[in-house]
Amino acid sequence: MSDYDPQAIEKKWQRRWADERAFEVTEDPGRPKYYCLVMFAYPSGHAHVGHVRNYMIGDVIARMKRMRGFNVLHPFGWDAFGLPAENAAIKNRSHPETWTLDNIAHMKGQLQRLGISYAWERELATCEAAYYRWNQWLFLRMFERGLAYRRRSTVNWCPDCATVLANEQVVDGGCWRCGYAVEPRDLDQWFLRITEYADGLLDGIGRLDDWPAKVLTMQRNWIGRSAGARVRFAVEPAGPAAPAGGDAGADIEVFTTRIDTIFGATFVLLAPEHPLVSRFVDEARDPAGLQKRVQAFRALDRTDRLTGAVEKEGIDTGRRCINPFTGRPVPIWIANFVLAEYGTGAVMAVPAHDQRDFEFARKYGLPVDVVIQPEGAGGGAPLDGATMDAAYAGPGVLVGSGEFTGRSTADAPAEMAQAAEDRGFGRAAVQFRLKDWGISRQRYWGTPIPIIHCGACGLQPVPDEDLPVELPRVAEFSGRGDSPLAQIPEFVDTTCPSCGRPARRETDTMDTFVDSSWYFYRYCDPANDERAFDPAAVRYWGPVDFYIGGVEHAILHLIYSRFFCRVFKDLGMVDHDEPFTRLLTQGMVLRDGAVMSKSKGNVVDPDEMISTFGADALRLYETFVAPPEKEIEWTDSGLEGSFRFLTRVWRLVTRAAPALGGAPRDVIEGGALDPPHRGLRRKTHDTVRRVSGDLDPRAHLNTAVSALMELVNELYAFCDGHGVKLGQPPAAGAGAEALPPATAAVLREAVEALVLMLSPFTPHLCEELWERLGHAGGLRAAGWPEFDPAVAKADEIVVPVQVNGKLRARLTVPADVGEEELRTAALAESAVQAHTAGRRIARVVVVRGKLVNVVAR
RNA sequence: GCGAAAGUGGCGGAAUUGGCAGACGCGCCGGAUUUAGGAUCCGGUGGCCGAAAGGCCGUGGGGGUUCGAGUCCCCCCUUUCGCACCA
Repeated sequence: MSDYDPQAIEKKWQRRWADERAFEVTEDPGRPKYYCLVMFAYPSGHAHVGHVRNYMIGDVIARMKRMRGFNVLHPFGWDAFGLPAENAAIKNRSHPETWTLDNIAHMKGQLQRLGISYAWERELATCEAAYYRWNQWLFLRMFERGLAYRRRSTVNWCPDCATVLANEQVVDGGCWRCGYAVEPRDLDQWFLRITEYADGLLDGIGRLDDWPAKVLTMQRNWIGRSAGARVRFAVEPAGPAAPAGGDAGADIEVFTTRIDTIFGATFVLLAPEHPLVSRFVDEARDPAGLQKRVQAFRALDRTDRLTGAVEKEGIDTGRRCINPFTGRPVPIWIANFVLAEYGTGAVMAVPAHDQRDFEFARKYGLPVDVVIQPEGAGGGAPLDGATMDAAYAGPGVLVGSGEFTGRSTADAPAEMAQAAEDRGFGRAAVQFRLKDWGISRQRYWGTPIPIIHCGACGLQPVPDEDLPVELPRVAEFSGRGDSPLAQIPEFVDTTCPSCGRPARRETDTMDTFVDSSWYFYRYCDPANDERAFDPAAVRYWGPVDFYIGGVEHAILHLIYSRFFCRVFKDLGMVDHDEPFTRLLTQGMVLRDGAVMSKSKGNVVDPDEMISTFGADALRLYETFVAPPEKEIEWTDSGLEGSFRFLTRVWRLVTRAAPALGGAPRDVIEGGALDPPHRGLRRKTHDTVRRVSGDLDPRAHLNTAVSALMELVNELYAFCDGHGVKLGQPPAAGAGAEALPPATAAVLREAVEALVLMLSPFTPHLCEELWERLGHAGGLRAAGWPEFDPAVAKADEIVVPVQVNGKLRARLTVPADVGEEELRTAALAESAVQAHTAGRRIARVVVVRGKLVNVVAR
């Protein structure tokens, strides 16, 4: 039986924190700041214990930092725009806003019952005009700078979601959200010029020391920088038989990372979508036949083409172009594996030194000219294009390469790119895999793009003073048609801000990743209605010191935010280079080996857990069960174990408390204590040392908790031996009112440290216990416990003694024992003598304070 | 296919610098208390041999460096993640 009643305690303290505005903060130049952030939530309806884990990690860090004297900003908000709200509205014949606000209200209640120390007064939701107007404002600044632009392009269209997706949102050829196969479509789209910052984003990765290496690698791959050269091949005129004659003015520009192999470029390959292809078709002897074959390439499944699932095939255009280095004509083919969207959509093919080109050449009987020979290839015969069975892509020496023959593959590229530039047909160039970010969405529930289309003046920005362009209230969602806003005349019809004539509003809305790319700045100054945020506020709070969220955002949100950070910096609104100093990607919570989801029916509802075991037990369990980065498998028995531990803590503190009052500290500070008392003090101080380091900087929440459990175990043993009865329900007036002063003082020190250090994990319980220990003002007034290294250090240690690396004895010796004494004591051990009998002692390794190893032969 | 990370009891995990492997928790076993159950407290719990003392083995597998390896090096296996025709 225990009288630990989490429901009552949690209610009491949650109310008190709210009444006292305990976690609200303002800028205070006199104190060091700490910005602790968890990724804001999509209001899907219900938080599950996976969300809870994310928020717990943040809360433990925030509460600990607060106790250590930091001015901690720990805000929360809602990523409230997006498709599910719209789909739900269509289904329920209601409005997305209704669904969204209801969900927010419910989830907020769930989070509040967990006692997370958020500065709720800074809460924001991206669907509020007060927020998204600054999306629009920023878009206009980017528009002015050419960073936001409109162009027709082939885009990723998800037929299921009926909208366009960014490249980052296409996973294995499918929609990142619904998995439906994505189709290409040609549409006029708005783009943000993230490629302008490609180099900066790449360079910045090198300075993100406190990010997981895995995320950095993913970002590096995504940006995909390739250094190489662009070279133009002049197209020969079509033959006299061709109807249109053709002209010699056309060039094919290729991008290559191996310009050093260009003397071996024996043909050129075009993507089926390359602009010259249609011209070659027109000028062909059999235009209809060629067209048909090209169409077959274009119709290939896009995913298969991108992932290499289709067999490499080509079409000979019958045309030729001049390799500018050799001066010789080479045939032009169209190949199904050449990508239109990368580089120039055309490549020079060097079959001797590129495996794909090699296979292609063998298949179609095209020449293979070796221009690189491996260096110092010992006994191996030189490569021969006629007989080789695979391309050689390694380093070596150039052969058959005119004036560059004899150069190494290390030196040649720079020289040859320079030569191309000098002769006017090429230049060194860098190519990125990263593409501009397409943000147009043909959906309703998002930020309207603040642009007006005028027949006379073209694209006109909405004047700043007319912001926000508010979403019109739509009565009913039918789900018909492409773009809901386009169907609302009151929204679409407007006048041109420049000439005043009738004009149309842009009806696309912004990708919701725009919303999430800067919300962490808005938290710094959430109520500002004159600007996105006051730069002074961000100068104080920014950058985010600790950011916690799922690894699934490694290349979406986390690259976009780094991009926006740079834009804001160029606008003079922030002065740091990177928005998130430290990143922790927390592991998912699984159940039955699978991610929790409504459709699988394996969701664990935090409210249910709270009502049985209390929020504190849930909080403790989720932080204790594994390191934060690892995924965990939910177990009910683990949660019960955490509850059991809290019950033990409750009993320990409430039953010991009456006996602890007024114990003078000096009894233990200078006084001579017997070994059990010294032992408990040592454990107390050592636990403070361990927990402090585990939490900050290591963020090893699980080992911090186990250290506290050890301390509790030790306290139970100590109480057992010193007349404090914890095991049994107290008889009337039981407890330990007559403890010796030293015992009371040592116990008090231990119990108080325990309550303080446990409080970031289980704040309600610890506030209550702290109060019952006679402290007013709450935990916030208390501060983080300090430890004395001299006390934390044992005065006696156990030193293992090995013989030939095997443990044979243990020595209990004073901690500061000398090397010579250790050696002598070890050799005197009977177990050591037994295992060295009849052998010569070759060496005795003594590591002071660690171990002795006797080497006997 | 390429790259990265990981592999430790029945389970989750610990071991901060190359120095007692298995902290802490779950589960299980035993004892106390109890009419009983539950709860609680105390103790035990890697495997094998042994009555015990003790011994041998043991961190995916194999080799190596070292007085000493979960930790460092090489090869292999498995799992997870990322990339996957990017010219």
